[in-house]
Amino acid sequence: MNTTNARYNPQVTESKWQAVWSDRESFKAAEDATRPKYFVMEMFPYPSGRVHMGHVRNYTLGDVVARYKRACGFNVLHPMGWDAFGLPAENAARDNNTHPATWTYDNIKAMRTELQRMGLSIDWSREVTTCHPSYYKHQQKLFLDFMQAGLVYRKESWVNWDPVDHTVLANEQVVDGRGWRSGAVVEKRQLSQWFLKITSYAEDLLKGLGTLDRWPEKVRLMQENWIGCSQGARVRFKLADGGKITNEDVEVFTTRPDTLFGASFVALSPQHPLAAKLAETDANLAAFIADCNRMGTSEAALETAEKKGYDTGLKVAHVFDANWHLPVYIANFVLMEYGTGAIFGCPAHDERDFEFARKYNLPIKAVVLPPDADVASFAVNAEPYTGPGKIMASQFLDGLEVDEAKKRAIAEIEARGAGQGVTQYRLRDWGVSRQRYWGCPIPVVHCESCGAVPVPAKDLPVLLPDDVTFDKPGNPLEQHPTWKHVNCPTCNKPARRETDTCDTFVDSSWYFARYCSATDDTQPVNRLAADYWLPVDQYVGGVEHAILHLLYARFFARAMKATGHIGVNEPFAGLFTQGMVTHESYKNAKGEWIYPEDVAKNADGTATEVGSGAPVTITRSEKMSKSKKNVVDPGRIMNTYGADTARLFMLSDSPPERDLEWSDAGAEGAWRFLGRLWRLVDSTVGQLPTADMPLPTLNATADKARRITHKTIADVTASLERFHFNGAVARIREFANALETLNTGDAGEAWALREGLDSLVQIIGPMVPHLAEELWQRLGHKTLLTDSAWPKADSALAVDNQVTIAVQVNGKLRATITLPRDAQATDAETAALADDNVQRAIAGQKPKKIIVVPNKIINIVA
RNA sequence: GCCCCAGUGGUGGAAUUGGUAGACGCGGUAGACUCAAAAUCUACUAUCGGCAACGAUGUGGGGGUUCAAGUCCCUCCUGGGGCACCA
Repeated sequence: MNTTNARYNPQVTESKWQAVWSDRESFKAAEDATRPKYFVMEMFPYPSGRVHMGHVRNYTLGDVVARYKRACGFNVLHPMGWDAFGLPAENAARDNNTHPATWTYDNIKAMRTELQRMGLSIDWSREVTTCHPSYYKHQQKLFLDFMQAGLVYRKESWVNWDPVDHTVLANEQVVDGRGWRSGAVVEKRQLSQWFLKITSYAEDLLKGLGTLDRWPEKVRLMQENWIGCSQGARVRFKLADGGKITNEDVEVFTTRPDTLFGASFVALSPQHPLAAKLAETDANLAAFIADCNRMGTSEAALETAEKKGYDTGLKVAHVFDANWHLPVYIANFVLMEYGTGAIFGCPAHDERDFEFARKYNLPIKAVVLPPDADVASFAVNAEPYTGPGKIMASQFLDGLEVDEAKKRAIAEIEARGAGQGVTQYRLRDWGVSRQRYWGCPIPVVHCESCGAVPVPAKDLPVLLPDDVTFDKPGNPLEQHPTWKHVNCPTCNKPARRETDTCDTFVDSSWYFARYCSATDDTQPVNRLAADYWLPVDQYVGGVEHAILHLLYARFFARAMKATGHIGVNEPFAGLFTQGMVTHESYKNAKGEWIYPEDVAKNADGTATEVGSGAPVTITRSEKMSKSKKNVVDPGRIMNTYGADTARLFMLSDSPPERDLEWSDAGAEGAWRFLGRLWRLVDSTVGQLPTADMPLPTLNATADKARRITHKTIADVTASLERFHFNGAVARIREFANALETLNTGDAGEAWALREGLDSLVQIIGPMVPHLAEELWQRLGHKTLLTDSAWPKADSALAVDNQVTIAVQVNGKLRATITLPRDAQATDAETAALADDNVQRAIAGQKPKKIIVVPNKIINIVA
C-alpha cells in the first residue's frame, strides 16, 4: 500500500486551496465578448454578525451553479455584497450604545471571514455595501433620475404611528394594537411620504411574468395575485339630499357592474375624505372611525375581522334609477388604498356584502340566476350565490350571461356619463419614506418658496451625519442640531433637508446592476459592463422574498432602463427559491427553550438535558430561529468537519426547494463519505496508470465500470442542470461504491479506475471544492481542478446494452427479464411468456392483450 | 377570509413526469478486524405469512379514469407558507 496520509485533514486542506484560489484570483471576472457569460448571484445577506445555516445553504447552492458553469466554459460572474442598512443597527445602537456604522462594519468583517471559510467561488473585488457612500451616492443619483422621469411623487399616506417612540411601525411591529417596544397604543396617522410610481408599470410587470419561464410557477403566481389585475367599472352615485338629487357624488369601484340592480347599500372606507368630513359634525361617527383606525392595516386582519358599519344617514341615488335611494355606510372592510375607497354592496352575490346586509338588515335581492334554478322561485337566503348564470330582475340586463351583462352595464354607465369601464390593479405605489437614521438619505431639500427641490447631482452624496444620538425618541436626523438646515439649491434661501431615508428594499432593488461595475465611482452602472452581464442568469434565494424584493427589483430594472442606465426589463432570467433549514426545538421542565447542544437523545426517542439529566420536551422541526434556540452554528460544524462537509450535507437528502432538516447524524454521514473518497484515492493512486496511457483490453468488470462512469457523468450533469442536487449526490455515492470494487491488479480495471476517479473528482468538484482540488492534485494533475473543463459522457458508453424489463400480468409484477436494448416487441413478448412465474400467473389462459413499452415494461392482460 | 404548497418504510428522502415504489443516506441487527474501544469493512433491513421459492398488503382517507396511478380527475382530512414598514 502506498498510503501517505491515513486521514483527511480538512482544516489544512481547505485553507491551503482557499489561499491558492485567492492568490491566483481564480474567480475574478472580467467582461470578455469572445466568451459566453453566466451571471449567478445569491440574495445578499443582512450583516447580522453571524452566518447561519440558511446562508450556508443559499451560498452553497449558488456556488455549485457558479463552479459548474465555470467548468462548462462560461465566463462566470459570481459576486457578493451586504444589505447593510436597516433597523437592527439602530436597535443595536439604542440597546448597546454602539454607532450603527461601527456595529454594521464589524458585523460585515466577521461575516466575510465566515463566508470566505466556506470556499465560495466569489469575485470579492466586486463586493458592494449598501450603507457605504460609494454605494448610496449612486442610489441617490438614481432617485434624482427617477424624479426627472416622473416616477417619484409625494403624498399623504396612512401609517402605524407609535406615539411614545415617535416612529412609524411596520405591521409586524404592531402587537395587539400596541407598539412592540413602547407598548403604547398605536395610532393611524397621515404623513407626507415619498412614493415610487410602480403602478405605472403594473401592466408591464404582469405581462413580463409570462417571459420568466425559468422562475418557479409559485412565485409568478404570487406576483400575479399581488399585482391583482381586475376588470371593472368606476361608477358615480349622486348624493340625494332629502329626496333631491345633488351635484355631489360618491365614486365606487366594482368588478360586478352586472349586479347593480341587486345593490342595497354604498360603503365608504373609514379613511375616505367624505367620512372625515361627516365625522366633523358627528361624534359617534368620529368614534367609529377612531375604532377602525386601531385595527391592523393588513388584508388578513381586515377580512377576518367582524364586518362593522356605521349608517351615515346619507342616501345616494341609484345610477340606473334616480328614484331608488341607497343608504351610505362607513364600513371597516373597505380599503381606501384600493379602487376609489368606496363600494356598492350587492348582498345576494358577494360573501362580504351578504354578511354586512344580514347584520344591518339590508335587502338581499337576487339578480343572478344559477343555471339550474327557476326564475320564479329563486331567492338568496342562507348564503350568497357567486357563480355564473343569467341576469334577472334587472331591466335591460335581463337574460344576459354575467360576462355579457358586465359589458352591457358598463356601456350604459358610460352612456349616462356616470362612470366608465376601467382596469384596476391591486398593486399600490411603493412608499419608500422611512423616518429612520440608518438608511439612504433621500436627496431632496424642502424650500418654502421652491417646494421640494432635488439636490443637484454635483452635490451628491448627501451623507448621513456621524454624530447622532439615540437617546431621544423619533428620527435622529430630525433631532440633529444642524444637519437638516441647508440653503435651497434653487433660490439659496434657508431651507430644510428631507430627513426621511429610503426603505431598505430600495438598496436591494438595483445591486444586481451595481455588481456589473461595482468599482465605477462616476456612475451607478457602466452601461457597457451592464450590457455584457445582464440579465442575471441565475438568482438564488429564499422564497420569503418572492413578492416584494423581486417585484421591486423588476420595477427598478424597468425604471433604470427608462432612464438609460441598463438595457433590460427583467433583471433575473432564472430564479431558484430554496427552502428553509429546520431543526427540532427543545424545552426544559420550566418551559424554557434550550439549545440542541445541551440536549442528549436517548435510545427510546426521549431526550434529557446535558448535565442535569432532567427530561426535555421535543417539539416539531421548524425554521431555525434565535428565539427558539433551535439553531446549529455553521462555525461549529466547519471547525469540526470543515466547509466541504457542511456543503455536502446541504446538498444531500432534501431537494433544495424544500425545507431541510438539520441532523448531526446526516452531517456525520457527509463527513464519512469525504473520508471514504479520500481513502479510495489514497489507497489506489500509486497503482493507477497515467492519464495518457492507451486503453488496454478490458475485462467485463472494467467494461462495466467504464459504463457506470459515463452514465454517472451524464446523470449528474442532467441533475445539476435541473437543480436536483440531492439526486446528483446519490448518483455520485453509488459511483464511489462501484469504483471501490475495482482491482488495480488488472490493467484494464486499473485504467477504468483512473478514468473513474478523475471523473468522480471532477463532478463532485462544485460541491466539495477543497477536497476535490486536493484529490485532483494527488491524482497527478498539474493544473487546478477549478480551471479544468467539465467531463463529457461518451454516449456510446452511457447507455446500457442490456436492459432489465419488468413483466406484469394484469398490472402486477411477476418477473423481470433481461433483454438486449431495443429488442423487437415480438421477441420481448416471447421472452416474457417463457418465464415460469409469468406462466403460473397466467394459469394457462390465453393472453387477451400484451402491451410492450420498449426497454421498460411488458403488461400481459389475461 | 383569500391564494398557494406538501403528505411515501423506524427516519431524511428517490422514482428519468403514467410504466419494476422505497435509489442514496441516517438509524438498526448480525459479523470481520482489535487485548479492548474508536475508526473502518461485509451482509441484512417496507409490513404480514412462509425454512425457502413465493404470495398478500402498501405512497394521508374515500371514490374514479387507465392494460398500468405516488404520479391524472373528484372529494375529504392533516400540516405548512404568503397576504404591502422584520430583513
